[in-house]
Order: sequence, then structure tokens, then C-alpha cells
Amino acid sequence: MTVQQKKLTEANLTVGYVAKRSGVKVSTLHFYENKGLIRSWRNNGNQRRYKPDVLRRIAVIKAAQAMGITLEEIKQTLATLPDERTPTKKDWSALSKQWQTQLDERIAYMQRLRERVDGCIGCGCLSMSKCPIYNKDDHLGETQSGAILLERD
Amino acid sequence: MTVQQKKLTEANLTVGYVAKRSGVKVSTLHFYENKGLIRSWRNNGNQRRYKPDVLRRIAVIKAAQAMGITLEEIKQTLATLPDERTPTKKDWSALSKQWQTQLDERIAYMQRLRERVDGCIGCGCLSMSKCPIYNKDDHLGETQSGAILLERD
DNA sequence: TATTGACCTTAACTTAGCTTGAGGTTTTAA
DNA sequence: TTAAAACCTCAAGCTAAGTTAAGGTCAATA
Repeated sequence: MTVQQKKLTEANLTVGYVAKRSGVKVSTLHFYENKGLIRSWRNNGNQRRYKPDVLRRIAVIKAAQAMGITLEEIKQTLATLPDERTPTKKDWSALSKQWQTQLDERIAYMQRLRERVDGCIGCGCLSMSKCPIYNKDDHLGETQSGAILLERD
Repeated sequence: MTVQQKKLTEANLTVGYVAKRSGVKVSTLHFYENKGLIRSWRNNGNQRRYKPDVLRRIAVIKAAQAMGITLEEIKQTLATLPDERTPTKKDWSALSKQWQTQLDERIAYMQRLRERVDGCIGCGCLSMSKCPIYNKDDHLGETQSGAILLERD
């Protein structure tokens, strides 16, 4: 029986294993735990152990980040997941609905920008006070952070 | 003759005037100058003076930032403007073309994300290794920073 | 002319999202 | 059993895009 099989069947994953599987660094897992985005318990030797569903949680965190949602917002949304039982497909689906709406707004905002950028930069109207780019109607709500982090190698 | 009129007709603007007109803080103008995004010369008393086209430059910087382009990339693109003569409408238009392309890619990326996020978060495929969200084809090029900063009040 | 407001520089601080390093413990495997 | 690999904590460092503060000078105006 390999180490991996043992860990998988016993369903308590080490931090190194979770890191490798999820593609994030161990330090990131510590960081996320610190921020309250994921949870673990400790074994006798004070080492972290994880339930397998942490992998999905991390994947969802990463997907949400790619959409431009901050860790703080992600944390809030993840907090709506059930605490005791393992989240079901339906639970996860509800999350994605919330973020979809934000993503839609963001796309719409960028499209408005897209339409106007050629005219605005090229013409004389880009004077901050008059240009539609700076029009309040084009701004997203206050709760949106606006940072979109895309993945790299 | 008011101060403003004097400054405008003499076409050398003070930092405070530029700040007020462009809607950014004086410290931001210092910062931009430091980063090589804008330029000024000094009067006898070592105070900054600006040519009026700095206003458009700042407006363009802000517009580009709203599209998610970093200051470093903006600097590179601004460097393609003519150095001696005041940039023409055509010059500015060429800039907007470059950024439009980036914006198009970004929108397309978000739309792909949008299509997949419901399926991916809800289903079992979101395991980092298989999920299309993590597919290389969906990533933007290396030169894209990915940060989209939206304006607030 | 004197005072107030605008300006100067340099350095440190801010937030988000991590990463790195130091120094020490636990687990695994030959 | 013992060395190496993996883990632990805590503190400091990093990048982007600025902001704030301290201490001092210059310019506009009553």
C-alpha cells in the first residue's frame, strides 16, 4: 500500500499531499487556514490533517479568484456552506450562482469600457470631468473589489 | 486675470492645478513622475511645471488602469508616443488599439469562465488537474497582469 | 512685509495575497 | 536506528499602487 493510497483511504490528508493535489504551496494552505478559508485538525504530533473535501474548497477558491473575487468575499460566501455535513453538489451550485452574477456585471462593465475606449482616448473628451469612462453609471457597486487575478506558470 | 487663466495661457501648469483638473492627488503625480509615466520641468524655485498635454496623459493612464492594465505596461505603451512633438489624435488612437485588443482578450476569458463556472463548481470535475478552468488555453498571455482596478468614490 | 498656502524631499506606512527564512520537532524509510 | 524528508511557528519580506507624515522652502496676497 502506497502512502498516497493509505492517506486517501483513511481520508485524512497531510498538508503536503493537499498542496501537491491542489497545486498550491504549503505556505498558501497555512495562509488560507489563518484567514479562515479552510480548516484542519491536528494529529498527535501537531501536524495538520485535512478532510478530502478541502480539495474542492481550494479549487473553488481559485476559481473565484480568477473571477476577480477577493479572499474576503470568498470567505463570506464559503461561510454560507453547511458547517457539519460535507457540502453537496447543490450547496456548491448555490455558491456559483452568486459569483456568476458578479461575473456578469464585470463582463458588462468591461464591454461598456470596450465600446467607449476607442472614441474616448482618440477624441478630445477624455478630460476626466466629461468623459463617459468616468461616468458614475459605469461603476460597479461598492462591494466589488475589482481585482482579477489570472493564473500563470 | 485669474491665476487659472494665467496658468492656462502660459501653458505651464502647477502640480496643484494638474491634480485638481485630473482628479488625482499631488502625491500621485509625484509617484507617476517617479515611475516615468509623466514628465515635468522645474521653475526657479524647484517647483514642478507641466505642459497641458499631461492632463490627457493622466486621463489615458486612468482609463488604461480601469481596463486592468498595470502601470508598468502603461508606461511601456506610453513610451511609443513621440518624444518631441505633442502627440496627435492619431498617436493616441494607436494606443487605444493596443489596449482594445487586451480588453477583448480579457472579456473573452471572462466569458469562457462564465460559461464554465456553473458546470465546474457544481460538478465533480473541479479537481485542478482536469477542470477546464485550469486549462492552459484559457489563460491570457504572460504579459498580462490580470489586475482590473475599478474606480470608487 | 509677513503670513498663509502651495510646494519640496525622503521615508515610512497601507492592503492583498502570498513567500521566505530561521530555528526546532515529527514522521518516514533504508 | 538514524538520517532525511516533511512538518511546525513566528516574523519578516515582497509587489503594486499609492498615501501619509515630517521637516523645510517658495510664492501669492492682505
